[in-house]
Amino acid sequence: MIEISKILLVDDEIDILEFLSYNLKKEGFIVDTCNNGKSALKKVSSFNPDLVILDVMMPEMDGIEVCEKIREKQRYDDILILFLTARSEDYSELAGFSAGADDYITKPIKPKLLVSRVNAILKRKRKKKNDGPIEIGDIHINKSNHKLLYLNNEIHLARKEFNLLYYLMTVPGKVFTREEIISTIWKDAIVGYRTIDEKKKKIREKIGSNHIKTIKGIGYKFDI
Amino acid sequence: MIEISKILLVDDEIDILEFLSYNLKKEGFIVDTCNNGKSALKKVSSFNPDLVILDVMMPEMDGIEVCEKIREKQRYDDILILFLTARSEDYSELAGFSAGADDYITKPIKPKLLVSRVNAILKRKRKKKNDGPIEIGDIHINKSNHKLLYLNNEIHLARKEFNLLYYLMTVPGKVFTREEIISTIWKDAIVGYRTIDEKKKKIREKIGSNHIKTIKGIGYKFDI
DNA sequence: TACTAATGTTAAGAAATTGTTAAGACTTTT
DNA sequence: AAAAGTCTTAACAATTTCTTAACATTAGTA
Repeated sequence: MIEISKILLVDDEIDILEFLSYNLKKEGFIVDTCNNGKSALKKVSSFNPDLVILDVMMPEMDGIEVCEKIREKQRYDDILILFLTARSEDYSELAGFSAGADDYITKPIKPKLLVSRVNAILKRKRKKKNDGPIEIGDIHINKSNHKLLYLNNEIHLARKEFNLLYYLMTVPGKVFTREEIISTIWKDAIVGYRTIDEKKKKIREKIGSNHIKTIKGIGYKFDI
Repeated sequence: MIEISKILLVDDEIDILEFLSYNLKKEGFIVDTCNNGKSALKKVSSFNPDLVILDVMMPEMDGIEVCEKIREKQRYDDILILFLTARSEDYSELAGFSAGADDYITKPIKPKLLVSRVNAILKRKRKKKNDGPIEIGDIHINKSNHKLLYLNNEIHLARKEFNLLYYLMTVPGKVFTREEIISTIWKDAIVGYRTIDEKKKKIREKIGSNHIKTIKGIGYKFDI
């Protein structure tokens, strides 16, 4: 299966847009462009890019701000963001990373370098995504397309439910303590233990209550 | 016995070092810092930390490289390494894990989260030291999936029962005094000695009364 | 045998843990 | 902007587990 990545270019200078666009399209990427922050945010939701290349310096809303706004939305968590900055030493780099950037390229931009960086970053994404599909008994779960098949029916799980079930299924039979679960599924937030219980209940509603077992005083485990 | 963990912080930005150091010391950790990779390697051998917190982005020798160098030495195998990265999606995470990292935290760093992650990771380390499944005669006991097999049947034990049996089985034949048992299984509570007897009874009900033997006046032991 | 200290057994109540539900905040879609 | 979906938690219910007191039994021993 071939995957073609979509790239959204954002820069206020038309010349640069065209230059980059040309070079990336030549490599087989699907490219869309826009020249300011506001329309970038719209295009992120309509075009649904894999990678957004953002110029840091733009009038009105600068790249950092656009980046932050994208990162605010959980559903864009797996969009990659690459900054174009004037110089590696300057402030942009730091600010960019703390705003959630994945990489940055300094101007002046060399086409070859750009393409290789873009390829590299997209490759990493695919690699990371490939937490392989797991099939156990009636249950087929696939992280790369976020699909769960139960008795050959496709079942919808919300994000946290999905992650929880997937996590438990990575080591069937192993009892995961609540702490383990929290620190894996809720990495970036601090939530109470009971949140797990509620998610688990939702999952049980959908795939029956036999598969996720409670080990009282310890945690939960997945069993066939 | 109290264990105080030693943490080595490595970051090129003094501000961050101080910020993290302050927050970790407040939690009772022993903290040492340095601001580049080379001195980090020296401090690892002199300070002998339990955990090294490494910034990925550093001039000269970056965090990944430091990590790799630490992992090269076998004698540092049980040092934990935690990375500070700009973003969970970015390259650092992958490279970090393949270099032998144990965990990573994304910037910007929230003190509470940092502390809870550090505690979690150190706890895991301590726990890891002594687990492993035990098989003696008819009895297979496995802490990681909290399963007891007796004559190939799965038997349910409540938490204290399970812990008690597991504890006795760690050294078959050894007579454990009531005091030893209490101070191991009932670490965090004060209970009377007779509580042990009741638990032991429950276990005997489940796996027969031949395996746990009473040594009058002294304690209990596990025998085949 | 009778006594004594230690252990066995039981059951009740306390404590802890998990199940369940629903409300409200937040996110995403329409 | 409204609607639909998701996440988190508080509150209460249900269940399991824990602990102990009380009484029974046993092993050791005088």
